[in-house]
Amino acid sequence: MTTGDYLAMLNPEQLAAVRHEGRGLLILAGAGSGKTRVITTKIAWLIRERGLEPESILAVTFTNKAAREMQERACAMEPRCSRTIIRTFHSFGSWFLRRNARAAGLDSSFTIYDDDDSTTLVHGFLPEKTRSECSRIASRIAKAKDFALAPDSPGLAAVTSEGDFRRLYGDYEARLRKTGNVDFGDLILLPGRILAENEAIRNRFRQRFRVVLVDEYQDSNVAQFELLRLLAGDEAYVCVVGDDDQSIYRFRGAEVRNILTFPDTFGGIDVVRLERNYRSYQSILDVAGAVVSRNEGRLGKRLVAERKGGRKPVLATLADHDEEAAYCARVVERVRKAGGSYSDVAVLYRTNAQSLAFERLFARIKFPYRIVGSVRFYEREEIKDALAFLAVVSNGRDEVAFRRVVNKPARGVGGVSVQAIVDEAYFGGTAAGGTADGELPGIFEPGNLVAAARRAAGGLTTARARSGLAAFVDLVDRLGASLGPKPVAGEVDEGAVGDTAALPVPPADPERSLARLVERVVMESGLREYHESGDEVQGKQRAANLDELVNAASDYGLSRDGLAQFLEAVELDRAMTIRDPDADAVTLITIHNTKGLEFPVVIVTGLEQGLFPRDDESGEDLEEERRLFYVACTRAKDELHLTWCRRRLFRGKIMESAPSRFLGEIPREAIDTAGGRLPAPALSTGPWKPGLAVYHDDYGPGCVAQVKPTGSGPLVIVRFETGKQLRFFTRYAGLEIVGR
DNA sequence: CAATTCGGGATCTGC
DNA sequence: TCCCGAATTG
Repeated sequence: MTTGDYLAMLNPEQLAAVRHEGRGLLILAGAGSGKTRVITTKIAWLIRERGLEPESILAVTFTNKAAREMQERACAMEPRCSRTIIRTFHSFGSWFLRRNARAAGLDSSFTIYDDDDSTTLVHGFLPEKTRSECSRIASRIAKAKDFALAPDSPGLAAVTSEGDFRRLYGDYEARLRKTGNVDFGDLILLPGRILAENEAIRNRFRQRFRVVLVDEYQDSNVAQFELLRLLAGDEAYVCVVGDDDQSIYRFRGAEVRNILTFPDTFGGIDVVRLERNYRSYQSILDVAGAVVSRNEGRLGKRLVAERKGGRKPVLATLADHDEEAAYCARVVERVRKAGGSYSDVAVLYRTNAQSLAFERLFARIKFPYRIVGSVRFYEREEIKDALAFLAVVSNGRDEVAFRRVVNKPARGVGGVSVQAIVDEAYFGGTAAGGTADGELPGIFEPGNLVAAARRAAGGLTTARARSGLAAFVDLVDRLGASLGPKPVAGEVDEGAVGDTAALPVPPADPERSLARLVERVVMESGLREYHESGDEVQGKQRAANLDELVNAASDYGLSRDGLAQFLEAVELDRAMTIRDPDADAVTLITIHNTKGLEFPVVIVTGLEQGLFPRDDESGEDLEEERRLFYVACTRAKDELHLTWCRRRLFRGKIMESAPSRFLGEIPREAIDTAGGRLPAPALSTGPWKPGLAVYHDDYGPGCVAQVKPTGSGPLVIVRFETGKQLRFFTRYAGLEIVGR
């Protein structure tokens, strides 16, 4: 490709976005409008035409997949892009923190806690609460961090009104700092704090990054916005790309207002709209646009398809979820008869539970299918166990990891013993047997659980606990020793901003790869045997997953650094799977998982009130559901089907359902109806009539006094024999008709 | 300390 | 209906 050619592929708006200069730019890029092409071309253009150093450009995305794709496409255009930092927000935060660990009071070898680990941490200091209560506290803490709120922030009341939350959040922070680790929120918050408080570091980074680009900006949260501001200062050129209509992560702290108000909050920002869609037929965009245009909180744009015409999207009304699955199968059959393949078709749903009906039917009729993202690799119990063991080897202060594996498989070390070790780690040391064997004199490391276990092992009550713990400590020590000596803390060069992304260097000799360590962990800890011996089918799969983890480690070196890199990669890239992506199979996928994907044929299923949109709520929740619908429809290139069922199995019970209000928001002429006319949104009362005799599990026999049709199905008012009069949605109440 | 039974709750989930 | 966590029992 000669110079200049790479710009020839662009339309006028895209070209304007690439060549824009000034304070900053907001690119409003509709679905399928070629935004990745614009960002990657802009990076190449800045280097080639404007002579920027590749190292002075920072591009952040939200998913590893997007980061990889951006890196690949940019490098294909301009090889020097390999020196540009293209990372996810969190991966950038981690990169930053490891270079400036001391400024945040961290060791540069910290590991990253996920939500589950945070819950365990909360449980550690609130043992009297249940795990699910701890999980709620942990998720509120995560939310507070999404909004950049510290335990002493006045705005904390916005997250929860609970009185002692401030104290719990403070305890959590203290506890987390003791472990030497960080959670996902910290990967954004701590870099922000360092930049705000440390002028030297701030100046160094501002001098380095002259251009900051953010992809999928509509998914950013408040903390990310603040980090971006601190990084950019007044001088860097800021370019954010996004689509307010595709903001679907509000529940995780994403703040649509970030993109809606971006021009005002930064100031001097120009806006370019990319409204030419290269993916779908116009008929598909019309349906997606009809629904999302009902939202009030949007910047407003109208997608115009480059591919005119196309078949009208089809609406299918079906009796129940089995019929719905059969309809999908017929669509697949038709596509294949017309020369297409299984992988041309994607079945989309709002909740994972809906996949079951499709799985069962497809398995029976021998359609190959793949389920995207229901249980991810890293989330599997056996994988988390092995990773926790590795984390303990890497960092003896990791309380969460320690608790997870110290008695798994069972070594006789129960709750009482674990508590004794934890107490020893935090409060013991010099007083009680600090000179126990194995520990170097004079080096008492507060909070180091492995060292504490070594000291405490002799003092435990049962012989089984003593020998079990000794064996555990011995194994951790031997594995640690195989990695070489521990580095002295604080040795990382804080000025090392010039580094490019530190990618793992695959070891030349497989015997020196980290796979050897992971293999020993999996075998010698007994975890492989433990998981294999469970359920017969499941056990095989679990053993295979552990073997896969061993394989994954072969790209890393057999050293402390190699281990830390591996743990970070696994923690930050959860999409790692073991499936074969090349197989020809129908895709079963939640709508959230489809972002950024496209398929020739898309079937959006379960368009029913209460399911999609999920609640009959209004306002922000409903608007987010509309955006979800918009994302779902705009995945389709050639053909779009929408389905809804009159009845659906809901928690084991068959429930009447009403068509989604979204179906009523589509103009009649924009859609083909298969198996029935376009339903009016709502409003049937089903079998419910005044005078019916009913029975309720909790309230006993009664009589229907009144029935009202609503968007969520019939609402009945029942007078019970006890004299009580209550209102129910028949969809949810366990109300049985017993006669008239 | 480990195995078994019982009861309540059930979204989406980038990093 | 099905899964997970807590209480109970060996």
